[in-house]
Amino acid sequence: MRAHFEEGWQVPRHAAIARQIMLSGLVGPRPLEGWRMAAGLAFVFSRDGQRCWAAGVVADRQGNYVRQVIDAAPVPVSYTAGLLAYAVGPAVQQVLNQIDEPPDVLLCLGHGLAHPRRCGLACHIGLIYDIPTIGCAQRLLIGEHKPVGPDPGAGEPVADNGEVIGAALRTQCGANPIIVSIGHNLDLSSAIAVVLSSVVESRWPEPLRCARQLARQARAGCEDQ
DNA sequence: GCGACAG
DNA sequence: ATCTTGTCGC
Repeated sequence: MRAHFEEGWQVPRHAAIARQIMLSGLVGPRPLEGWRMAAGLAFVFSRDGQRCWAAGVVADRQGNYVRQVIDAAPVPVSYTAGLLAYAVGPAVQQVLNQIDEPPDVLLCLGHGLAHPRRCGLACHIGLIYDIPTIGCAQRLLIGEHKPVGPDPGAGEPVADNGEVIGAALRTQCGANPIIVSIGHNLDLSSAIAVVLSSVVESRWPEPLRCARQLARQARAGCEDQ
């Protein structure tokens, strides 16, 4: 599967878009059987957007962290909506390459299938490493959904032109829903189950919240951003 | 005026 | 940390 990424992340916009369209056909939804280790992957940008800090954490089902990796890399292609993967790709890969034992499922910041070309960051990562991935985003990039009920666990499908591409999921009382979509190698109901079982007291699944915090700390430790 | 299109 | 309002840009 890595064959499709040999050109790396620094490719022209049209090439990245073409690659996303091709990759979207490779995304495999399927039930996730039992899982033990869940990981979170998050990142932050420098103020000028030219550098990216990424962090990955692996946790067992009880929430004990067994691995933490933080790294930084230049941004090869400045972020634009729809091409997040190409901005964070190098930093993210540096992090994931240091995690020897792949987790059973990876929660990624950003979208998976809920993407204009059905190929968000979580899909890229799932395909590269051939692991189940879930996209968790703060807000919609494409599609729409009905209002979500107030209780934690309530959700509504996110649809684009009648196609269900994800779910808006209430994870906490009083917090806006997060947008969950599959990345690769699992189905939407499995993804929702993993997210809900990983939420403790934040709007975000715990590994994701932890990873984002680490990435922000790493950025804060650098004098010039 | 109207929308802000993932981070 | 999140939400909401305001502001900026198109």
